[in-house]
Amino acid sequence: MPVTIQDVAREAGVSVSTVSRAFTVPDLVKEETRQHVLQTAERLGYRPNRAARGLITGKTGNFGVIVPDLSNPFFPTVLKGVQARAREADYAVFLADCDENPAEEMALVQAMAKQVDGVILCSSRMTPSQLDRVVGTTSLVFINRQVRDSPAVLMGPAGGMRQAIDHLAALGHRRVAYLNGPKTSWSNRERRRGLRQAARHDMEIVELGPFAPRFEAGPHAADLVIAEGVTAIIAFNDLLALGVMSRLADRGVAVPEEMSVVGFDDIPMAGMATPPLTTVAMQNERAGRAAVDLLVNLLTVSGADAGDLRRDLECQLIVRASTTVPARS
Amino acid sequence: MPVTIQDVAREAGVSVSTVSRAFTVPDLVKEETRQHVLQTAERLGYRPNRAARGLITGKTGNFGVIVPDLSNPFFPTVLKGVQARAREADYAVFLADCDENPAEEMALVQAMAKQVDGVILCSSRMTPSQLDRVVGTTSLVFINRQVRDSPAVLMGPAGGMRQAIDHLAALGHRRVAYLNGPKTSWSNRERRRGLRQAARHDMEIVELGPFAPRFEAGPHAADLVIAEGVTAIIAFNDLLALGVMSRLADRGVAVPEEMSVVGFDDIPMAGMATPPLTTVAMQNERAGRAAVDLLVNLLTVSGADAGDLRRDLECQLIVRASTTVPARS
DNA sequence: TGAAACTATGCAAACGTTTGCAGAGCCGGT
DNA sequence: ACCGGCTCTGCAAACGTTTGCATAGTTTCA
Repeated sequence: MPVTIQDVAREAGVSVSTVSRAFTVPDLVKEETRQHVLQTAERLGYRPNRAARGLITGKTGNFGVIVPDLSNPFFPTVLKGVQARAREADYAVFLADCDENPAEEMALVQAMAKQVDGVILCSSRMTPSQLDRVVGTTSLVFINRQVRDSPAVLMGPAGGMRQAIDHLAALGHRRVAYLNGPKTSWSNRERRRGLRQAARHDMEIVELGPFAPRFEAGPHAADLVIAEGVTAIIAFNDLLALGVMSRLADRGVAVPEEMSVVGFDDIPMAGMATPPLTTVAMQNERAGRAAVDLLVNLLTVSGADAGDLRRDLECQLIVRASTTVPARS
Repeated sequence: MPVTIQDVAREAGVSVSTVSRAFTVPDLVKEETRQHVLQTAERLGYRPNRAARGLITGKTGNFGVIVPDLSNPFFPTVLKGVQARAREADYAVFLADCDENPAEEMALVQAMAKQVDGVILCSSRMTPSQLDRVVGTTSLVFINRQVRDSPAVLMGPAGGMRQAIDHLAALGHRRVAYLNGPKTSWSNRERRRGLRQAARHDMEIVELGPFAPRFEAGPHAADLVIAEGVTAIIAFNDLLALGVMSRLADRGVAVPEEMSVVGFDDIPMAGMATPPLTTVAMQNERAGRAAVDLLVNLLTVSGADAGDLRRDLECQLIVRASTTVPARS
């Protein structure tokens, strides 16, 4: 039923080699025959079998993406970038969601390894020892995780954190809470690092947490924050920030009048919240695309091209309505 | 470098056939040798090459999922279900996002066809004629779209719509607006159908739209609604509902006191909005799983098992804080 | 004791490609 | 007239599996 290269060859009156070459190395076959072959192929609806091709070339034309949790709105956006760029580069993408489970993530990489030319690990939750076991099984590119000299695209939050701090300082805040994310998270470590770098003598930072990076953790965080007597909050991510705002509303603390709130990620709902959330936007989609670029680069240039193994993407503070000058005490 | 079945055979001192059988038809090989083979395979880190296997069996062990837009939070949740169930059934999933573009969607199906055993089309945007061209190229399962007698899992909104109407009626609303989604959308047609079925003599329905199923379309819709003088709104989906609420807030119309709002989908941010949105919850994740079940069923049982080609999932009204009794006029 | 029936294994062909090698035809230079 | 080189094409081997057929060994039963 499926039409193979043989069918095309027979129909076109040439050998299979010629058909194959007409597709893969066009300049090796006479223009005239080539056109003929292409037309017959088109007419028969021929599509090369990538599996068979992969068998001999050793390349599959696929790669994998593993994300910790599809229901975290951060990931679909980077996935979208990965997906788009992959299609442009004529790759197909395998998707897997490891449910925030490092062991599962490792298993997935191993399962994928044979079917793909490389894997993009998005905010990988694996431990270093788990990573050691998978590095080398296939080409890996990381997003938002730095592991030795593996290629990675990083959305370093330091710049965004500085902008957030400066923004709050300019508004007049002098005592600000930072709500930590998961303590094993690379992102949280980087955000804290950014926080320390941005430290100012005229502002006191109160660290709270760690909290799960989810809406549900917000209320607990909010209660702790209120007790601290700060005038502004920087949350590890938007989900947490939104959870906090929800609880603040319940407790009658007006945002932004009595409490300014800043998030991280600029997930779609950040702009839809009431009040719309001031947040640090990551270039997720571009990160996805960049990861693909890194990967294809890694696969095509053979040698140790120590060049651009790493891509750093700036982030950007987006000021919306959840921040303003602190209330007079 | 990669370890093949040959390596295992040599190392274990048996033929490749035996190794192959030890994995695929365990009862054809003596338990003792089988254990031996399995251990050597494990020791060498052997993983069967699915492409090679697929070449001969005609099955790839993969399937594809195509969604219209990953940044619509509705889809990642069903994707999550697909993904999880697929892994349980030992399938790998290809993901593609067609950017709401029907032509692109068709091209994607065709491109995938050779690499997968079947494709799940989520809220397909294809025209009937486009569908005709792809039906038959590979096994298809639809989610939220009914096309002839193709297998499909449908989240029929009729029940949810009735619940929504009854809920609003019970609160005392007598004039309610329905905000249409895209008019080519199966979901919108079904929701309207549910609306008519749920019609009551004591309630007047005002239809508006169509609107894009996005937050950005909300403000426009909200302005129209206000002019209509209704006391409650049922929106095509949550995104639209949230956009409406945002605008209502801007225009000083209090939700729910002056205007009740009901959405559809129960996307994550519905529960996080202020006020939390009353909405009709779909069983997205279950829908994803069901689609996979349908597909594997379709692939394993050969004959025309006219049995369960269709799966209907009930939906459920979730009452939150965006609906209440109408203000006294 | 011998045939029949199993059981466990190996051999080799097949799946749909790509690609090294070789041959055929042609052109230009001597 | 011959040779070297170039251009185009075909043959056949390979990729890593699965599987029909054959074979050798073992058991069962009359």
